[in-house]
Amino acid sequence: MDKKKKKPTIYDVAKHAGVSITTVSRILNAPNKVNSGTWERVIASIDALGYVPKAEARARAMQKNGRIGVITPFFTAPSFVQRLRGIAGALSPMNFELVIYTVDSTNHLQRYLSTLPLTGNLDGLIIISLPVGDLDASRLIDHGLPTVLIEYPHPNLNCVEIDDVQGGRMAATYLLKKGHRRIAFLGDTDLPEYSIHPVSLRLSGFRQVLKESGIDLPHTLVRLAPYSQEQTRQAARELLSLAEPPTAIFAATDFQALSVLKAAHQLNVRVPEQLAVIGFDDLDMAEYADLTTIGQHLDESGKLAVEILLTQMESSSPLPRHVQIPLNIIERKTA
Amino acid sequence: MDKKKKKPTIYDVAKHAGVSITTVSRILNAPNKVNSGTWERVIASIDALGYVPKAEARARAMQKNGRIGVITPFFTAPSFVQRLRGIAGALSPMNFELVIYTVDSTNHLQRYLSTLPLTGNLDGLIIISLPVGDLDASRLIDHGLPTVLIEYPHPNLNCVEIDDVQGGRMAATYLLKKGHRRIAFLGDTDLPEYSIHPVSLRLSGFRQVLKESGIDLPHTLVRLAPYSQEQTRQAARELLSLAEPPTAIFAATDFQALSVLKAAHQLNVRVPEQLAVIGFDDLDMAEYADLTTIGQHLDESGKLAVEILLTQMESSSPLPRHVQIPLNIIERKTA
DNA sequence: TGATAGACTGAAAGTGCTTTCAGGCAACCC
DNA sequence: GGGTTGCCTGAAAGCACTTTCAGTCTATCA
Repeated sequence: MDKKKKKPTIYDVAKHAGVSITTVSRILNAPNKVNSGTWERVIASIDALGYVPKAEARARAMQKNGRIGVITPFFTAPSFVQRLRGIAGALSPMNFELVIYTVDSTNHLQRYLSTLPLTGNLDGLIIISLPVGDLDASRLIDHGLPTVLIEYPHPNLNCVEIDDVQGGRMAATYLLKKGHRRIAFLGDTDLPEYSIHPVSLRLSGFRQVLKESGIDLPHTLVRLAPYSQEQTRQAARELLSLAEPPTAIFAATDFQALSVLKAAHQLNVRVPEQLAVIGFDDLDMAEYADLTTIGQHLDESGKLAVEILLTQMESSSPLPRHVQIPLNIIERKTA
Repeated sequence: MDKKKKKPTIYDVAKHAGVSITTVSRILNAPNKVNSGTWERVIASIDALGYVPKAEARARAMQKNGRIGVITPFFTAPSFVQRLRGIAGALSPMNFELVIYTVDSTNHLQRYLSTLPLTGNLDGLIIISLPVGDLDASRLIDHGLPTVLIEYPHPNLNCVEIDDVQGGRMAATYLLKKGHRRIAFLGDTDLPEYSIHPVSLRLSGFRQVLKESGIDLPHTLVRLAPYSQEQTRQAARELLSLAEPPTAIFAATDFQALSVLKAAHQLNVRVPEQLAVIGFDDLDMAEYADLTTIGQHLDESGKLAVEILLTQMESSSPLPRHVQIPLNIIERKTA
């Protein structure tokens, strides 16, 4: 099939056919300018070597088969993966290539946002759980790259939004209804601070409802721990070791709720009898752990993002769509 | 937003920002190598001029596309995701684009395998848990697309292999040592049958050891259920409802082990006292569930695949590397 | 027969970008 | 205070092609 190990270049073809690269180039671009004898000889060489002009391959990849990009925080957190799954599922039958860009620092994100719209030749972009600034937003718009954000909204871009405040309210209402009065909150701190953190919103909704019911949420019952199992567990242990430990904990994410469960288990605190635990996300794992949680339809939100994106790619209507995905409380056995 | 009618080039940007084209190029490709003051100035110029790097020129100068593809079964199964995570992690610092192709039927896979190597827009390919035939293998080789397989090996391609037989042996040995004599196996049936299924290998290793110890593994204690929670649970329930139920179950994957745990819980069977459960994979979730399991370093195997791929992309040595990843038994609380 | 238009062709000069290499500069180390 | 290290930076040399331009050759015409 081919004689050389390396991909042949136009030079190889030229040498093989005994002509100059000019001629080879012309055959590809202006075949009528070269006489048919030469043409045949060169074409034969092209076939023999399996030559594929690189630029063309690139161009073909760029415009023909659609490519849509996804920028996501490096997928440590299962919630990102579940959304990604929704995206992949929706994209797969559409014959789109899915290009993943993982981000582990704000810097990294900046770089993608400043170069991708220009260089990447993407047909569309989905950004999961990362805040984009005004400058980036207008760059995306100026360059006409259809974009959908998930979770962190921006006024000028399409968004799939989560009503975190409402989620916090739901959790509080639920726990209150179950008779809890001494309730703690456990969230994470990891994400960038220059933007409104979903966890803060969940906390504020949570706090609102408690306040409306005349219940205090003292500092001691609010913990923020980095998004790691061990540190979350430590925070949970601290809460449970208080002189007056809470009877319920609202964890800002299921990932953390699971760590709370673990800590409770270690300390022989029975769930839900002695401690109610409620999470947020409804990860796959939540079901295994019988975790009561606020579901946010992670897969669905990915799918929805794709739909919005596809719509915009076709019509390129200028006004951004903002869609709230509904939250629902999923009652299982931990609260 | 832009001043000239002509498309600006890297030279224009350089002049506008008062730096060399080298620096501009570096900003796009290796931003960490230029200090932030310069970075800001150049980015500002890029925005001011509306500069768009030409992808084609870029690919030309780089002699590569900077894209590596991953073909994976549609990621329902957490084990694929975890490997993918390893891949993404290893690729991210290397400045490669990660293109995901999800596959949900053999047909689909065939299509990718026959077109991907030809178009030449991929620099490398990783195939997760999918069997590739001889014809496809030689196409990949002929077209010089470096490829690494994970899990399903092929003699002529690089592979990251899992010693499933050994894994089965380990599980059996462990349970035997714990004193179990009536042991069941629960596996899944979903994957393509025209190739050796890892689950069968795990079963055969498992069976070997039992036989070596003179223990029978009757038909009734071997169940294969489709890879779904409900059906696995059903199978587990059946096992536990036998007149003489097993005292231990080896589940071919953690995903299924978790379902077994669930079923046991529903039937008020205490684990590990009345029933020992051991899984295979060591998913993230396994730790939460305190599941004893055979760990196969999923993240690591992804990372390893990338390393092998990168090595081959550089040296393009013709002889395929086959690497076994070590298995280890992770003793937790279910067995 | 000699002039000449026209058809082909290749050397070499771009093209827009990346990368190597070496120099400049500042901080650090006895 | 000289030597070492390490970070930034730009000049210049590629890269895989395309295009220009100056030929060479042949067929044609008076």
